[in-house]
Amino acid sequence: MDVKTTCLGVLVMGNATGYEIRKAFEYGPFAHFADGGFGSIYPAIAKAESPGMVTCKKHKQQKRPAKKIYAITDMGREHLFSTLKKDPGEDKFRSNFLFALYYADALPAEWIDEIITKRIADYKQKIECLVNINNQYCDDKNIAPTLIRHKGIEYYKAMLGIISNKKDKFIAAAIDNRNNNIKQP
Amino acid sequence: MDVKTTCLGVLVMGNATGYEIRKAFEYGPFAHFADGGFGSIYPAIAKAESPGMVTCKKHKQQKRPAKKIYAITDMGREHLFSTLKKDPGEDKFRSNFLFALYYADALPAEWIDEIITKRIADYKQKIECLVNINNQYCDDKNIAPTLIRHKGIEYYKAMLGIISNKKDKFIAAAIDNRNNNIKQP
DNA sequence: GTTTAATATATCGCTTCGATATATTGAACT
DNA sequence: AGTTCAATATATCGAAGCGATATATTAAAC
Repeated sequence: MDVKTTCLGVLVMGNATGYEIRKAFEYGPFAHFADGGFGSIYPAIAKAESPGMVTCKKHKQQKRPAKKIYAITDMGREHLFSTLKKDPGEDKFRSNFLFALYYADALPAEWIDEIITKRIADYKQKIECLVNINNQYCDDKNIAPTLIRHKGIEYYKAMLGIISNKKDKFIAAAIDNRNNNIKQP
Repeated sequence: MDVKTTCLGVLVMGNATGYEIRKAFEYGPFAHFADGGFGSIYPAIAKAESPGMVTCKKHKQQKRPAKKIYAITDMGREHLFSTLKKDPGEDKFRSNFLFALYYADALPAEWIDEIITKRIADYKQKIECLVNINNQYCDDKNIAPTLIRHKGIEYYKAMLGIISNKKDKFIAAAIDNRNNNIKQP
């Protein structure tokens, strides 16, 4: 999905500045299926303004550049929903962590130990975080955010179980190779 | 991870042409954590050749451009493994399917039904595929591919359970909105 | 008093993606 | 026998996007 469309997806939920759109991609439900940095958001939202998909109100501030609050228009909504009516295609998953594990037998055992230990802590924290959201905000009406929350919890739990289970084997493979001095770079 | 490094990751497993590197990103274990199209592989591998990270042997063919078989060098291995010793960062997950579901109440109920039904069939097929690989090739020595396989199976099973469970609610939300004629684009 | 984090906007160059072009072989179908 | 289709194989180009960086202020934390 291009950044222009994901920005419209944020704006359909309410008016926002470029900075606030960015935050939506970094935290909250959007972070689980979309992204975009400043370097893509600002040009994308500017490109959406000229054909009238969004409007921009400048909100003056003292000693600071004017805050630009963007609002979606009917044309913007139309663009968003017609794009969503196209084939979504496959999901994409990218992981430098799994990429590194693939070569565990050529990397130092300490490093493998470190990244797996860190990852386990990360997943535990993320699960806790997603479980807590439930107790505070979620209700049955907002089905999509609930689905995304469930998906996150299930995914992190699965990964946690698998890497906890295989941790010792990966470290053993790395140590084993160090003793043999074959693939070591 | 940049394409040059992921290409080196494929070549460390054995010599390959650009076309074969592409196939590794599309099918097999690499597809679960890395990617790259022709448009990025060819320039990346060419850029890796000049400093000597890979060597290229031209294999002449009749009535066809010469096949270029790339092989990794010690320098290439060093580059790969030193890159893998850096912080892998967070995993990335992108999904136009979840993006569309987020606006289910503004999309036609038939469309929501269609994409969920398709996705359920897709996940079932992918699970079957990953389970079958086990029976044919996998052994306990190749820990990383096994981990990736397990991760895939667990992930698809989790998603399958969640979307099967929520399917009716999503369609109901879409139908509900059509009756109210509010958000309909 | 100083440092750090958060708010806020924006640009620039390098990388990467998607679409497209070209050409041949072999299998499958009619 | 002829045709179509999928796979093999290489490669380019423009559009899009990413990461790093720059600037500036406020408020909280130490």
